[in-house]
Amino acid sequence: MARDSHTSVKLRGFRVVRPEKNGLMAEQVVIQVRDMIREGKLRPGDRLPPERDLAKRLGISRASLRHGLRFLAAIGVLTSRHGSGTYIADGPPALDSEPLRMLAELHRFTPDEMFEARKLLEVGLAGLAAKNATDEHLATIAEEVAEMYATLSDPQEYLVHDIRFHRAVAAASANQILAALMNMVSTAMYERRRATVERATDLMESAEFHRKIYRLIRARKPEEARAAMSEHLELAQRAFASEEGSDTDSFKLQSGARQKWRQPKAARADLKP
Amino acid sequence: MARDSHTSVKLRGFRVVRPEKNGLMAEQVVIQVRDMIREGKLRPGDRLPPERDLAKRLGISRASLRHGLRFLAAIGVLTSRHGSGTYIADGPPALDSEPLRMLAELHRFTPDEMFEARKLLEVGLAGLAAKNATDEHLATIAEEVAEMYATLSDPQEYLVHDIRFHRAVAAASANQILAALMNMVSTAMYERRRATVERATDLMESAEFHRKIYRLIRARKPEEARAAMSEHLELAQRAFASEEGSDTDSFKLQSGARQKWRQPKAARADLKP
DNA sequence: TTCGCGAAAGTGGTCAGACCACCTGCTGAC
DNA sequence: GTCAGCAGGTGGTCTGACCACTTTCGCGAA
Repeated sequence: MARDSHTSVKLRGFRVVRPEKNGLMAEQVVIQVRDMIREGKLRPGDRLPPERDLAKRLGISRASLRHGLRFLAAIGVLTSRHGSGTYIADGPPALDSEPLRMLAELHRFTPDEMFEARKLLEVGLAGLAAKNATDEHLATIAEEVAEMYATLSDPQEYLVHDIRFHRAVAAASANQILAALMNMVSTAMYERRRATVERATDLMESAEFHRKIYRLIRARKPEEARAAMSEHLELAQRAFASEEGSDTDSFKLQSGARQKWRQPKAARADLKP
Repeated sequence: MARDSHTSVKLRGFRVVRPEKNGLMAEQVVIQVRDMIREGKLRPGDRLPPERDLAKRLGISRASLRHGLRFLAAIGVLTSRHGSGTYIADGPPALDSEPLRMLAELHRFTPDEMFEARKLLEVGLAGLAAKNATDEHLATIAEEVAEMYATLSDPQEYLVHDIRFHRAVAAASANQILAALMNMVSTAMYERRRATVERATDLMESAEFHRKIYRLIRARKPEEARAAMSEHLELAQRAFASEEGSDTDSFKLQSGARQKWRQPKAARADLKP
């Protein structure tokens, strides 16, 4: 029993939905789960009771229960594993990038807007990282810089470490919210960058810039780190724009993102440490 | 027929899901809808075909179709109206704040982190607004400033215009992504602010600050607008912290947010222009 | 004719029970 | 002791029915 690191949650704690009309059934599920999270009864990594039990306990049909669970899964609070169970999401706080990606398609966001958003977030994060980074954070960042130099001849692999570098800086900022926001924006742009990095020619210059940013963070110079990050991203934006211009319609390039939705964790495994 | 501003989408365009195993059925729905959005066949405000028709057209059960639609509804791409139909979300681009709120509960984000995130976004937005605001945007911002002065004696009402002011500044920045991100963070904090504003004592000072920010934006002085916004938010943060400290456990205060999830549009109507 | 109201059709929400697909852990053969 | 195979548990899908709400339209009254 003690070997169970993922203890299943006791049914105790879920109450039957009021007989009165309380709105949509699915909403009740969301509220119950949210309250249990709020009260600390559910924690990251915990497994929920089986759907059949939970539905009976709440006094609703399994379909409605699943409706609620689906909502929670969609916003990233829990994940369902076929044949295994339903679990509260664990790992570092993260916002799914799918909503942003959808929004971008629906409202035709321009790459310039995306870069501007990223710049604002990353510049701020670099400044915070210079103030708050721990030795461990610095080590992680340095490691990614080294990996970038080591993969100069493999653009795809280089991009992976590029992204990990920025993710490490975000983590070092000690602000989980901003880190989650930055990752959301960054991930939403990943597919496009993946397509253009193939033709990039100045990876060495890029690596040098990352190294410079790292050194400024390590030296605890927030303002200079911010400036360097800003300069770096403006350079990247210009490079992206010139590459992007070569094919007028790059929609097709994004179709590879399909599989991402189903298994976001697995599909992005190559970005994980 | 021409009177139909919300034309229903023709069934043409949806193809039957491949008989081969293509992953989860619900995923197929998401892909189909996403592709149609990408190709411009579905636009904001459009109504989707009835679930029964769509399910038959895609060759899947209604239950599975609904799972897919729920996902899209959860991330804010669609809204279902009981008895009426399913519609593509319209209005300005917006990200649902529920995911962030959940994440905050799950990982125990501190109010300081939230304020820091908000500060970074808002300061940047103020700078952009000073560069890009149109006359119409400026008029909207000025209007909210006036409303703030007019509601100094009603904290709840004041807060509504406070939020609208910041929302207007975000809109004036001409960056929809950043505006959406800021709104997400801001909305996620709304409940808490709503509880503390009641005891606020310095609304006049707050209003003066907003007016100052407006004037700097109007005068096209990005750096000074940024500085003013920064100062304003630091002041607000300190005020919040001192108010918050008076009750050790403010969780209960947030329970009023429940209804918000079901009808986000309606529940937040008081924040709409 | 015009207005208002009620019935009917249309549409999303819920339910029930069954079966399928996948994962896990146990068991028994080697 | 190792490992293949089986059995149970769990999420995924299907079916068809009924409920609740919205919209529309035709009928009757003013």
